[in-house]
Amino acid sequence: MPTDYAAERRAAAGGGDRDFIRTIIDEDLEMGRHDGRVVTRFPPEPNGYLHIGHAKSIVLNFGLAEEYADRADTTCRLRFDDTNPHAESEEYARAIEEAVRWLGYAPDEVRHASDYFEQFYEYANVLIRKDKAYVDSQSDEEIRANRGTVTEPGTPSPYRDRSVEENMDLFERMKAGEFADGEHVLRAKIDMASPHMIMRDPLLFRIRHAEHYRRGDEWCIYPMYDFAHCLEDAIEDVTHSLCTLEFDNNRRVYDWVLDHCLPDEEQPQRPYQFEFNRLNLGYTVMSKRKLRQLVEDDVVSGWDDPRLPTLAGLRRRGVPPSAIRRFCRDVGISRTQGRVEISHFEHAIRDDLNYKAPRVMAVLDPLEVTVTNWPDGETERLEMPNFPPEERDALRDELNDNERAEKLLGSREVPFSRTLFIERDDFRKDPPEGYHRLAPGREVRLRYGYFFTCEEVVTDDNGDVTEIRGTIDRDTRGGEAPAGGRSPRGTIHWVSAEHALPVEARLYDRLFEHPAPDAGDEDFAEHLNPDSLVTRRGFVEPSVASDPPQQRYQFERQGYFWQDPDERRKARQREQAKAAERDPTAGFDEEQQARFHRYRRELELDAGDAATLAESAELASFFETAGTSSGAPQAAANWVVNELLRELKDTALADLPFDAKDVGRLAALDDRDEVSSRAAKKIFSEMLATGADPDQIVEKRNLRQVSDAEKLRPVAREVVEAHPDEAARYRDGKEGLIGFFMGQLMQETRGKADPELARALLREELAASPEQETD
RNA sequence: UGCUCCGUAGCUCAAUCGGCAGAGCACUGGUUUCUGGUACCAGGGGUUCCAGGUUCGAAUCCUGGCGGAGCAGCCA
Repeated sequence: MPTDYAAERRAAAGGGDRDFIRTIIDEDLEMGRHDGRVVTRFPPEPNGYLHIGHAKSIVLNFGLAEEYADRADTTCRLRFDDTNPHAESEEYARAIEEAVRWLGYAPDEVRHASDYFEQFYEYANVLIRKDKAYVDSQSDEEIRANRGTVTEPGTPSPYRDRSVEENMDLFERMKAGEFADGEHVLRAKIDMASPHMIMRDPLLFRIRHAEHYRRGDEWCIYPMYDFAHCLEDAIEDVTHSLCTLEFDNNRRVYDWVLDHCLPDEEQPQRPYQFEFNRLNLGYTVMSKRKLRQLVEDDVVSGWDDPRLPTLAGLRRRGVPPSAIRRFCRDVGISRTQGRVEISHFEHAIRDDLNYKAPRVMAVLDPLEVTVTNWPDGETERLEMPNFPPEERDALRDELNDNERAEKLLGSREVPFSRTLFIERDDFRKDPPEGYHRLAPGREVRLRYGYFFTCEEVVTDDNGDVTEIRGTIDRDTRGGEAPAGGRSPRGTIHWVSAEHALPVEARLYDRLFEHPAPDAGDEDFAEHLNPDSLVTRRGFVEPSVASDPPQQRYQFERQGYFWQDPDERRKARQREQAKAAERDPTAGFDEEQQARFHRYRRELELDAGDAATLAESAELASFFETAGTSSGAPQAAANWVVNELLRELKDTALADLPFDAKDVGRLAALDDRDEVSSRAAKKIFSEMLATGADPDQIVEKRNLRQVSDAEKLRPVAREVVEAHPDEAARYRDGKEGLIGFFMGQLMQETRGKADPELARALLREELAASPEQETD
């Protein structure tokens, strides 16, 4: 066993047009190491938001699994490194997984380090039995003081020579919760005089009486990174454990722990750690702390501010995931740390959008133009291609006969009329040398419109231009040069004043003026770019009104734009707030008020639901009977409000073929998950038709929910195999198709399947490659 | 100052056993173009951090120095 295997492999991995990690993997495959497997993982701690730097790691790890799939048995997992109960949360975990999927990667599996706590405990006992670990009872100050400094060795703990038996006993009692936080820790017994600070008896376990977001209060001892991470990799059969350069020193502990925890027969298959350079982008900051400061100081609007390098921010800015993937592959990996110019990233984004975003005309700083030889009130619709010819050709290859192609390759109609807006900057009273746009007496091409000549300039008292007047040449319709062949040098964009849609355009620029805002110490905020967000009010051609909200555009000659999804979210929230402001109990008498407040207080019902139920005495008593008989008033309320009420539009409560107790029984079935919600709706409609008892319907129709993975898996597989085209598109990233498969599966099981389980099984079946399925 | 890692074009990286220092991006110029965009072509740009050594020959190996980064959390 070489003392530093990874360093030796690195040194040997010279040459080729590939980076050092790919070179090492190539060689491992050639040598038949790891049985031809390449297993990687992306291991974030769910304690914050992901940024472009994480994207580099994601693209590397998941990219390797994709790249080597034809030569090796590849796996890449998403693993949450959730070993510290402080600061970790389900919310972060969800956001991280969503970001990974948004980036275009479907993890082969999602795992949690917190599921391995039992195994970490066992491995710790292995170390204790080998006298390679001990319980230290020094205070944290003492431990720090005795660790020594970079120049002086540390001094061994007085507890270092406790017997194996005493250590076993103490450690077990640590786990049992007999001690307070900080009273004891478990440490590896390595070398207090090691020149590597990290090897001076690193801590393995600490006591933390804290609520873990997944394990609750099951555990009160938690493993440290250096102990847990390598074991997580080993448990998951990771072959190449990739991390950033700052973990270089930690590799010594990584190897030490695995050397001493794993039995001899597992040693040949054990994972090794390799470090690569993290991404540093110019003109921005990347550390969690600095990003948080920007958010908390309201310098930006939130974690998803489009100027931030967070994945959430880039997503909101409209950056396609493909551009991020391309960029991450472009910068590559090495072991030399440096700073990537932001222009590199910006280029990758423009390059991607160039052939994805249809062209559209928008004027962001409007100047009025009157076409004096165009009749007032006349509107002409001019046809314009959505893409210039070169991009159309590129698109044709990209899209083939895809339905989107029609729209993207096609054209649209844009209205032309007597009054137009052009960009204020596209006109100069006194044009400088080399300026070939509009000026007094000059002719320009109105893109895809007509040639226009400026004949008159209207100014206000300050001498500012308020209007341009002039004429168009009817022979240049569509912007085509007439037979004579004259062609103006300038082409400018325009919109018809009467038809254009008003827009607020936000022009985002880099957040900082300094190429390395975080290079100095604390005052990175001093380098903020005051013009990082400029808002303009202008007009866009009306064709965009019918587009889907996620459509990206290139505003001709200006840049790329899309609808800010946050605006749509805010609009929804405003609607909801308005609805909430309306007092649902307006006009209620005392009796109704009393019922309303009782439902709110005792049953914690939603205000709207409570008001609906409380309003009518008849409905209220029906609901209360149903609620009491079901033992699940919440569920009963949902049924009465959402389903029953619809029926009551044309049937009186008294005319229903069933009574409140039946509804209560149905709510109970639903609430206890004995039937799926889909099946429950079926039962309800049968109750409406026949008045039959819900429990009898369940028995007769055999509607009990199927929550057995063994029974559901074959159905899931069948559904996937029966639709290979959809499955292929799903694997290509069209994850929305999961809904299609759910529909198919529900039809197969007549709505009986436990939806959560079914979805999980479908994802697994879909993730399996077609080759594996035929095996 | 101890240990670890890293210094090649403005930036990111190549350079096969030690054998003519290259590519992409950026920049400049040209061509095409109904976007001053895109695309295509060409060009400029190098003390391979420095000094010594080994060698016929060093970016590569050795020694010393300089510079940058990381490590002394019961964070990851």
